Amino acid sequence: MEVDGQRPVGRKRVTISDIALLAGCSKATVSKAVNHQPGISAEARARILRIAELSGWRPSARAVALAGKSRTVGLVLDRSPDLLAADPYHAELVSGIESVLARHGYWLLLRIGTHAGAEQEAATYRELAQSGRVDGVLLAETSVDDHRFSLVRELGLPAVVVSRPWSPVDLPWEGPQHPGAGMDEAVRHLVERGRDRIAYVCGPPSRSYVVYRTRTLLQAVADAGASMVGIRQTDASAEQGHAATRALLEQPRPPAAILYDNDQMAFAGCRAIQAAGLRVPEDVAVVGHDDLSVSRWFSPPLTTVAQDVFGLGVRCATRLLRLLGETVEEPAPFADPVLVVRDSAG
Amino acid sequence: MEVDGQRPVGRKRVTISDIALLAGCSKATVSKAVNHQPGISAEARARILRIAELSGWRPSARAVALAGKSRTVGLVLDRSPDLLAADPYHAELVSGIESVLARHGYWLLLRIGTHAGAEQEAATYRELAQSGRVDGVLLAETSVDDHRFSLVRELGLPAVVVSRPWSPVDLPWEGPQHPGAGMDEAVRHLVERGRDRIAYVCGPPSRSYVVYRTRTLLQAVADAGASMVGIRQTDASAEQGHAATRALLEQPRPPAAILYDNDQMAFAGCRAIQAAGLRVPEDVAVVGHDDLSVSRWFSPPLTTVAQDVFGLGVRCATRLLRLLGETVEEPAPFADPVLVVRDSAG
DNA sequence: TAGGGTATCGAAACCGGTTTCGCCCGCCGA
DNA sequence: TCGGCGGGCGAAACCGGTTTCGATACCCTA
Repeated sequence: MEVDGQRPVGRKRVTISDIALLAGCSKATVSKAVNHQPGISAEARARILRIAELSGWRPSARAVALAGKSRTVGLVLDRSPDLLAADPYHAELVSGIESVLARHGYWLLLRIGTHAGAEQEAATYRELAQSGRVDGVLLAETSVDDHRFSLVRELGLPAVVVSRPWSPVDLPWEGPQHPGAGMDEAVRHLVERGRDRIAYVCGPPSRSYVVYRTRTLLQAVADAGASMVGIRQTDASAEQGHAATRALLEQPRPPAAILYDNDQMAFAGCRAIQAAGLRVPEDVAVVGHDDLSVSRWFSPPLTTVAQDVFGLGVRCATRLLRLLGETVEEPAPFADPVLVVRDSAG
Repeated sequence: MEVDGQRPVGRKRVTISDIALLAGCSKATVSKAVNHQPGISAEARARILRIAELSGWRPSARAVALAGKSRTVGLVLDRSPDLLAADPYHAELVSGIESVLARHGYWLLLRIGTHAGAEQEAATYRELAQSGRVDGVLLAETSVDDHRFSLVRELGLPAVVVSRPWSPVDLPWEGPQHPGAGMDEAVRHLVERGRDRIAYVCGPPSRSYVVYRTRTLLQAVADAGASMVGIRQTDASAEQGHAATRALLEQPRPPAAILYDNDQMAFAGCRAIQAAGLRVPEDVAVVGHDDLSVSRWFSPPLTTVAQDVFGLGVRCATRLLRLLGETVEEPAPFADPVLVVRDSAG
């Protein structure tokens, strides 16, 4: 059956009307057929689907969006490009999200924030919602009392929070029950090896995860009978991790072990320790966080807290699609962060 | 002026008709006003814009898309999630692209490929084009004789190739004139330090960049009077970089210097070298590629070839927007890849 | 004063689907 | 035989913009 033929230059695109014409029925019937809706006979459905297939017709996502849902979800990452590049967290998260979206015919609309402040960020979400570009959004990297929580409610924008927010919020979230898990395990690991003076180089204190980890860490140190000799706040960059480490080493009571909020700060910390004439792990033990793929190749191979970020993305996307009315199979159960023991912590 | 008020639950969204009603004009006039088109008096324009502003109206992206352009561009990355996470290349590329798109009211539709073969990838592009989700696409990570080149032409999909394709193709591209640049510089650096037995651990030989670099490398080695003692092909993963390095060291004529196609393979290679009882750089010099942000913190700090990937994204996005009829300011001039000298190569 | 040109504006068609609602017809039971 | 019921289908409204094209009004010149 030659339906379309050579598609000469300037040929207009095939529309639902063409299919209706070919099938000898109405647009409404074609619509019902391709959307698997009731109110149409099995024979008609089969015939229409075959014709649609043969003619290579695909519904215009634009028209579908105007009449109904856009099948698009948004993700706004408001980090500076170099932090984004340094930290594979978001790449993995996006991969996990995408693996679910792709399976259900959804698409991801991504915005790398200009990092121009909360006003600008809010404007981005407004634009996303009010222009109807997306059906819902994922809120990543939340901070304590995140202004986006009230914003998405005001906008009526379906949203799922990535990782547990610090204070209870009227939005669904996905992530480990205990976002600080792995920190206590790390502390026990260190104390068992005689490291009783512990320091922590953390990320921005406004971040929910920093608060969770700090709380878990302090509790674990107290439980183990060790003592905290320093907590340094950074912007999560390697540079500030390096500086924080130097400061810790110059203290009157320097740490015997340092935990970092991500692996790249741990790398930089190791350099600072070595530059001070000390050895890792003999003089100072080092524990990272995230388990970058390069961490096992570092010298010494990095002991670090690993979490399943890909799986986190999968769960968040699943939750959002369900919120949007899709039926999505239950994803694999979720693992709490866990300590990966290598050489850098003895 | 109270236009919208408290926006009670269930309030329908503000549309162009509401604005027309408020302004006492027609939808057509409102449209002309907000799109800065001629055929409307300055007073009317100002009044309409003020009313639109006050009522918080934003044109529906869905309706705009149906009637015209979607102001969305697509990027399909067909890599496995762990490679994506390990390699910050794409995060930086996307950041660069986004920085341009955001400034011009465009959005990025991202698909992380399922890595399910060329058929599947082609289907993704077809869907993107035929459903009208995007106005154009960026083609990253091209291979020699990439099947997407003919595909986008067949689909009539505006496209820009990221980095120079290997063979001339009837599509615009952006990137350094000499994609292999930096490799010759690295070779000279090594030979000047007496390393005359050189090996190369490269990525998949189908990739354009691998072909460019290989050619440049071979030429540079010949010019410098050194000799190639091995070229090992990998999938660009650290694991295969590690294995390739071991194989090189076990050769009858082991290399005095190894160049890697990315930094994570260089890291893994260093571990393999040390595991063989050799030192970096005393026994074997190592040169990476890409200059990951962690590379300067590695032990020893990695000598590597750096390129401006963010700038590459900027240029490609600019080129695409221009192709789509936007007027975009000329981006900063483009730098060829350059060698960053640290400690790992003597 | 008549005629021609120009600037401003609006009615209506259009983009390509979805959805509502009513019609028609065949089948069934009374 | 007749009335009721329900499945299958289509006409038309609708989503919210853009664009075309004709109407009107105004100004200037001959």
